[in-house]
Amino acid sequence: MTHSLLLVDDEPRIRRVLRLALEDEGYQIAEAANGYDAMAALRREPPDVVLLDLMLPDRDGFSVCREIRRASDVPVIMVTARTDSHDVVAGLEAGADDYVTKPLVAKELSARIRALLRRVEPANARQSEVLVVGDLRIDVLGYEVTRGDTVLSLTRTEFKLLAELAGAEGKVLSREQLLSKVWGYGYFGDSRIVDVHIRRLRLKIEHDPASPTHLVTARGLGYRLVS
Amino acid sequence: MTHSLLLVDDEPRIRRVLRLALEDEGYQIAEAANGYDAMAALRREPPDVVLLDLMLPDRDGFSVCREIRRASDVPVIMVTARTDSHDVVAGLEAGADDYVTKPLVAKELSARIRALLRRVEPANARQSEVLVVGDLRIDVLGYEVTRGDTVLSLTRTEFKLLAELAGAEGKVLSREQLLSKVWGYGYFGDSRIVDVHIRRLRLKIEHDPASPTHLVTARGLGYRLVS
DNA sequence: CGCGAAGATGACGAAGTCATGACAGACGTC
DNA sequence: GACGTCTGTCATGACTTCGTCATCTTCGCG
Repeated sequence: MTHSLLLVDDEPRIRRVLRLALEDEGYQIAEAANGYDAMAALRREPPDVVLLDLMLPDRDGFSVCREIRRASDVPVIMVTARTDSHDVVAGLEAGADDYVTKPLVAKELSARIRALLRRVEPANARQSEVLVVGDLRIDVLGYEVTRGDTVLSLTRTEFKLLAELAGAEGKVLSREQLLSKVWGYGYFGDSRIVDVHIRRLRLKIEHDPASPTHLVTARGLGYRLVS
Repeated sequence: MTHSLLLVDDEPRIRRVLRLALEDEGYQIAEAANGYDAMAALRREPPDVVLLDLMLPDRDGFSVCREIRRASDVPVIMVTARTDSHDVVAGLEAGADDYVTKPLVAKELSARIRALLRRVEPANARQSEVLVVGDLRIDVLGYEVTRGDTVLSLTRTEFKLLAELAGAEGKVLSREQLLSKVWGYGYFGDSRIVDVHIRRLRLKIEHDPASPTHLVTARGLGYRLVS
């Protein structure tokens, strides 16, 4: 399987070098020249790994990293010219997974990306299973939910919402968490949108949508899915 | 929570330096001087992270790493003097999660350990986050309190209050402590609000709310939760 | 016993929180 | 381009929860 990287660096020359080297290794590359574009690209098309330069024209790489972390678990590797140990610590504390310094060897960077993906992948692979909650079978890859042998036809949003809740195994997820997971963290609309889709979901999966037994409201907190 | 590290290096002096530095950071340290001992220690008492030197008296660090990987998913950080990029790649390909070179800065190593644990931990933490006090089961993530198989429906504030008291294991918590933990530091209202919520909580969790047996008043001090 | 201080209790209004149905625009399909 | 579906927004109303207050009870102590 081919992985996608998001390359964040303001130097077109560096981007080109890295792009060529990493494409050679079989990665798909997206680029961003500043922090703002990076966040936009991240929302539009979440990559498997982010390579983040520390010095960006519009803002600090640390703060970009923290902003990424606030909404997402995507692996981040800091790629920078600053070799100072304090910067390494600051970068890792900001939520980065690794910190490598330029000038860098493409093979090494690639090996570090692989090591990181090896560690992260299993967590994502868990999502490719079939989740079972109560009498619902949720086939994440097949985008299909069945009860007994009737197939429930959910829309894309409803399905993602259900899958996220099912993946959390009874944990309460806040509207904000659901927004960022289902809608992407670039979404700035009303968080009440979650309520509406919860309702639509209830109409399809609850026996009595008026008094839900599976898709339960945690007042003041969010929602959770229980058996 | 405190984490345990396994330090594998043949140089007693280096082990001592690392041990001191890492104990300072709050880690529990076990040591091994060669590959054989390392595997034995690993089986006997699996650590949270392995720090592995490349040059060991009995065998190559790469092969030790591969053997570790065959048996376990424990995070491995290669700590070595060999800075050559080929070694880095070889180390990571052998299954290591990170590769740092001596001489190293303790703070940086510690930050890398933390970054790695941050990535690995969630998978292990999937297990229960459940407090038990007497006959009450408090599911912290699910925001649910059960007695036997009846679910007690607590409000958000009641739940937080109960969770704080339960987390303190029978210790008395003052109104001020509870205010800051449950209501947040920004709250400047009357501390009597605690009384009121304690009462509401008692109505829900005590068998006889008029003479509480679990949620006990410590007159002049605060409240505590006992089994 | 009698006192004062601390806590318990019940009531209330205000604010917060959700469920629900309707609607219009976006989107995709044919 | 017409149709139906999906999506996000909104207004409404019911219901919860919260913080405050006034009053009553209990406790500890002289």
